[in-house]
Amino acid sequence: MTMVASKPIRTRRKMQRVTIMDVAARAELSPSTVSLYFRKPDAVSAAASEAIARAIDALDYVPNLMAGGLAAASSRVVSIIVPSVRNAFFAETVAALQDELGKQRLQVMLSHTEYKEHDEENLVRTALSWAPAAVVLTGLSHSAATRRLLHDSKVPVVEIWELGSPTMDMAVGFHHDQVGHAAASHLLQRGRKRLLFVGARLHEDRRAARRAQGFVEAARNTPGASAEIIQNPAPASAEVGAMLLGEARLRFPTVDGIACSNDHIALGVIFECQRLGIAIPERLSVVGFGDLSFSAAANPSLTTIRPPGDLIGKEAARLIIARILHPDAEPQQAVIDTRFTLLHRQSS
Amino acid sequence: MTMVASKPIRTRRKMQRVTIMDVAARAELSPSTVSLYFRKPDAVSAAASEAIARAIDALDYVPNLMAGGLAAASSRVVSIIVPSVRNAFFAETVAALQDELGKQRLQVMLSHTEYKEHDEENLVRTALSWAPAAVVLTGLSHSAATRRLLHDSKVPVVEIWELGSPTMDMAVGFHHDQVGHAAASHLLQRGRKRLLFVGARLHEDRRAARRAQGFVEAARNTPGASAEIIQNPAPASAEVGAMLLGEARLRFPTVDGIACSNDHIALGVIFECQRLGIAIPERLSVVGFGDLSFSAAANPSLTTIRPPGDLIGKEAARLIIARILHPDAEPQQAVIDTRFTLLHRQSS
DNA sequence: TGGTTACATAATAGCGCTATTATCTCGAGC
DNA sequence: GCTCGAGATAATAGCGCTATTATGTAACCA
Repeated sequence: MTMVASKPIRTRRKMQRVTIMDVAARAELSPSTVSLYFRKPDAVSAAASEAIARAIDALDYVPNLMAGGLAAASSRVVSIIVPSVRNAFFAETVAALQDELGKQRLQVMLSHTEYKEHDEENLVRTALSWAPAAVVLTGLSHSAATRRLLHDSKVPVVEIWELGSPTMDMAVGFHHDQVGHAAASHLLQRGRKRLLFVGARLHEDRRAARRAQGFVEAARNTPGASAEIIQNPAPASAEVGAMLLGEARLRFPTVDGIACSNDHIALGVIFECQRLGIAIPERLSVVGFGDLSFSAAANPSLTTIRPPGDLIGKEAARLIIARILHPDAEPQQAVIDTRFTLLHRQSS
Repeated sequence: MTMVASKPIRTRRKMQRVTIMDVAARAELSPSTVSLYFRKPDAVSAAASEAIARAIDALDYVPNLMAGGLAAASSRVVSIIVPSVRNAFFAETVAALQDELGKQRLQVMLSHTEYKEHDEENLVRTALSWAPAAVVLTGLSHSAATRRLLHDSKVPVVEIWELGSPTMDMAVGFHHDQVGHAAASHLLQRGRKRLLFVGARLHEDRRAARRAQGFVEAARNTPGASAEIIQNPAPASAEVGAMLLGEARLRFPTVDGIACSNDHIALGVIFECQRLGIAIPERLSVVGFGDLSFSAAANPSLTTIRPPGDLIGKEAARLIIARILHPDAEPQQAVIDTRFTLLHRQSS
């Protein structure tokens, strides 16, 4: 007597309602052809295409990109790591990236460092778990472990919003010390001698700190000019700007030219000057950074330096897309200097 | 003579450097145990845990979440669809969502509708391709196809930034007509009678349009009061606000109370009044919407209505996390009214 | 006519992981 | 001493798709 081995009954795993096999069956074609229809539509005959399209429509098929990504060992995800989209600068860049990448059916995955650099490694590790088509990082300061992870993964990397010496792969941005230099030069050119950089959160915002540094250096190289820095650890806001102006009047009463770490600060400075009756630009020239939405409309309108947040996003997207379309092309180190623009308005 | 069937040699697909099997081998355990280590750490003995942790570290193992998601038929991705993060309101909510979800190791996937409602369906379709843990949509107006897709997928859905009648699943936000009503009531209470709503892009921004509607209705219900609407199809900005004030003076010269569709517009109105010598609030009261970063510091400081963008994000995240942690709990329709706050400042 | 292409479609074998079931170990309880 | 069960670990069978190879068919040339 023989025992008939009964096949163990396994309760099925939860699964997708409609799969590529269902579409294939309905279109009376093989799953391979349906897959090809998605990946290389031109390789499928018109008749087959139509049948597949009809089947997809009838069944309301939604492809499973995780299955696809697993099989293809790559996904159409671009992981973007920024300090925070609460910051209008990065929001603009993320929006531009999103818009451009979306046209190529690339998905954006978003993470925040909240200016905590040491978290970045974990964020990168998680990002890599999705076998992304590219990773976008903000700035150039990254831990050795982060660099190694990214290097080993061979994923295209774009560093944005800062240009400088050590670039991992591709970079799009501008030199922040040049921004500081430009602000100082402008003020000096307007006849200002006692300069001051007013900043928020310089200890965490390395890029703002570099602007301050460039500002001071430019003033130092000019005979008869001087430059100081005052700052506040709080996030940038008009309130902080107003407060810092008060502090500046006490500590540096002769100041006649101010550059701010960004336009929120500058707006606060302007408002406070209005309240105190300090004439801008007659007695004090003010230069901001950011060209935020209110800057042109302020009274007096705000001289500021416009960082091309939108362009940075667009160019980063362009580099990513180019790399994806031609993965075999020699991996030339692309560094794009987007520059910035000083907008001379009434406040200086 | 027999032919020995030679196994066809297939070039291997590109693959991951280190897999869970490598970790298991190094830790001298089975892949199952390593998997368990990630999913239910408590079920693994201390000794095994340590061995696995060591192996992961030594090999620099990065899990493949696509493989995991495929096997588990669900991913730790939350798909967020907003008009644009260029808009500070949504940026704030996205940031809050990101922060809260990140704590639970949930990834944010971001998409923009750019206020084009008909695109939403495609975005939702793509979102569902990732078997997301939840989907977040902005507003309550969605196509029938979008609703069906989401309903069939059984994915938790949160609609944010608007409250009203037809909710798909969960909703977090406030009633925009109540915002308009509150602005009108405030102005009437301040003795204003000839009211005006100044808006940008009302044809696309349904929520702003509802605020305008609530504003006008509140005025109509008050004897002796009147309310009009003027608008501009361009996106909201201080420039547009300044322009619209000019238009308002020509068309409605007796206006004494203005509510704006947002603070950018209101700031433009204030600036233009400064230039024209119109005293605020003596001759004209101005109410904004948004409480943007500059509003409190403006001169005069801007009376405005603060939408709790941050709270919306936090509450939405809370609902999502609760649903994920207790998937079996009866799917109670959660609607959270976050309300809004009128901040009375100098401009009214 | 045969052979060579080019094109279109199909069969095959995983991608790396998880959920389920099965097995093993060890101490408690009789 | 033996069974039993709890706890820990392992074996198994896919998840849904893509990349590769194989096959079929029509078009073309000598």
